[in-house]
Formats: sequence, structure tokens, C-alpha cells
Amino acid sequence: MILKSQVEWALHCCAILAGLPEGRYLSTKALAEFHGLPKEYLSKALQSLSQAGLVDTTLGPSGGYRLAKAPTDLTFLDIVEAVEGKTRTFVCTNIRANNPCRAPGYCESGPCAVARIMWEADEAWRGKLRSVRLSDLVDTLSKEIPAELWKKSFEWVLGRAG
Amino acid sequence: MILKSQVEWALHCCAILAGLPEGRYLSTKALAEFHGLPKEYLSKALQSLSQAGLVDTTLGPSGGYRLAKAPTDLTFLDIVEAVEGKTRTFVCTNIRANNPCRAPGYCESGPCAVARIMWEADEAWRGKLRSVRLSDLVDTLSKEIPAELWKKSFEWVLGRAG
DNA sequence: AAAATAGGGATATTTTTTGTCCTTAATAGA
DNA sequence: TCTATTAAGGACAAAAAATATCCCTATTTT
Repeated sequence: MILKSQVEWALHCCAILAGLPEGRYLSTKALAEFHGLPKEYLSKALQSLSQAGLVDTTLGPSGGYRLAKAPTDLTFLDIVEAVEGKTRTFVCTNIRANNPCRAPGYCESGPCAVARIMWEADEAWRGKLRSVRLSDLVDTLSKEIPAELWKKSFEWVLGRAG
Repeated sequence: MILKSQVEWALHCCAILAGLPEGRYLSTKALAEFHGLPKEYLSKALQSLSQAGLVDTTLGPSGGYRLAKAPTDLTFLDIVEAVEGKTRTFVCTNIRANNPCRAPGYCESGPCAVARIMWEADEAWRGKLRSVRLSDLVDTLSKEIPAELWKKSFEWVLGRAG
């Protein structure tokens, strides 16, 4: 069970978008080239962000994506769920219903104990992702990445924007 | 990203094995029929438990599986990792290395911030799974399942054991 | 008018999951 | 000793999901 690579892509793209000057957009092309990713497929990930309402888009030259909210209002969970979906990582197929001893019309009352525990773990995972804001990531990155590289990167990426 | 169905199977099988009388074994066949699962494929899940040292096995008629440890010493994480593997659910492909602005020989110091956060969430998930013992599950099940059905189930399954 | 863009549908390729089949070695019981 | 039963595991097949690629459309900027 491994998350889609699109999750990684979306997170890195959002980190870049978070540093974008007011009113500017970044195209799929710029984001793909910057990260060395296949443009068409990255586009699907960005469309997921768009459908989830995390980014605004506009068409035409100088068009592309920008964040729809402040980085303080965007969590890792928002981004992960936009790409990966909100479905729980454990699916209960209710195999207890196959128990040959159960009464013919035996009706289970709610989800089984196994599923409940697995879902609690899933929620612990989501809770952690919910607790980290995109702004936290940007803070960390701006500390860790050499100032020169940080600056150059934004110049590079903006140079590709119309 | 959804866990293998074998995870669900393994957990339910362990719950049954936890109620097994001392010295008895349950065969793949019995466990598969009880849960309505494909015998050959369930066998792979049970082999994973065996390879992880969670269960003991023995051959021949009346052979099969039994827990290798007390249910209080077996966690959900043990079982999930036996089947699903210990690999983290987020794989960092280090796309920051593709940044065209980075110095030619620029060497990253440790994993990137995105990966670290995703791995913390992964650890939150594992931490929760680690905190739940197989004995906790059995306690819950024995409370929730009608005593009659509980009893009958063990009789049924033991009836298939040699 | 022309160039660039997001959106999205159709399709293809690769990987993972799910499942089956068969052989081998060990064991219990008649 | 013989037979039936079992786990282990290798080989293979089918189905589903992930990872792309291609192309068309409507929109927007220049």
C-alpha cells in the first residue's frame, strides 16, 4: 500500500505555489519542467487540486494555477485527499457475514471491531496530516534550502510564467 | 491507496486462532471455509504470518496454524506489517533533485521536508496499530458477538481441525 | 488572428493485487 | 508401512490500479 506519486508531486507543487507573488499563475508546463515530471500526467494531479477547490485556474498565456486559499488555511490532508481520495485505507468486506454458524437472518449491528480499529488508525494518519499546514512546510523549506537556491528557483519558475 | 484484503483476512484469522485451545492447530482449509475465502490465496497470507514468526505451523492431518505468542503480545501492527510489509506508505522519489537551479554537485542533506512530514503521519498510523493488541480485539468481539454464535463458531472451526 | 492554457476523454503500458494450479516434504493415524 | 492431509512455495493467469500519452475543445491573453 503506497500512495500515488501524484501525492508527492502535488505537495511540492503547492509549496511552490505558496511562494507565488499575488496575482500570478504557474502553468503545468512550468511546474512539470521544474520538478522533472511528465507534463500530461502532472496535469491530472493539478486538475484534482482544482476540482477540490484548493487552487484557482485561468486560461490562456500567463494562465495556470495559484492557491485558492492562504497557505495557513491549507493542510497536508487537503492536498493528500484531493489527489488520493477520501476513501479510508482499510476496506471492510464484512467477511464475518460468511460465518457458516450465523443465524440465517442475522443482521450485524454496525461495522465490525476489526474495521473500527483499522479506521481509528486511518484517522490517526489523517489527523496528523490535518495538523500540518502548507505554511509549516514553507517555513521549514525556507530555513533548510540555501537562500540563493530558494531565490533562484522562484525566478526560474516565474520566468516560465507569462 | 488501499490495504490488501489479505490484511483483513489475517486479522480475522488471528482473532480465531486466539481462541484456540492449547495445543490445537487450525488448517488453511478450516479458516478459509469459515470466512468464505479462497483457500489458496488465504494460504499466502498465513504464510506471511508464519514467515514473520507470528504463528507456528505443523504438517499433516490435524496440522495447521496456531499463534506463536500470547494475544497480549501480538499487536495489530505485527499482523498488518507481516502481510502488508514494513515499507512506508509514502515513497520519496526526491524530485527536488530535478530542480534545474540547483548547483551541479548539490548534495541534499537528509530527506526532504515533504517526506519527513508524510513519514510522521505514517508513524502516527503505525503507532495506533502498535497500541492495539490482539487480545483487545478478542475482548471486544467476545462482548459484541452473541455468546451462542461465539461458541458455535469455535465448535465449527474445531470440528474441521484434526 | 494566433499562441498558450486548463479540462477532460480515450487509449496504452506497467505494476500490483488477486487468484489458481501444481509439486514437494513432513506428519499423523490406520 | 501406507495413506491421507497438511504447509511451503514456485509458476502462472486474470483483474485492477497506477502511470502515463495523445488529442480535442473552449477560453484567454497578446
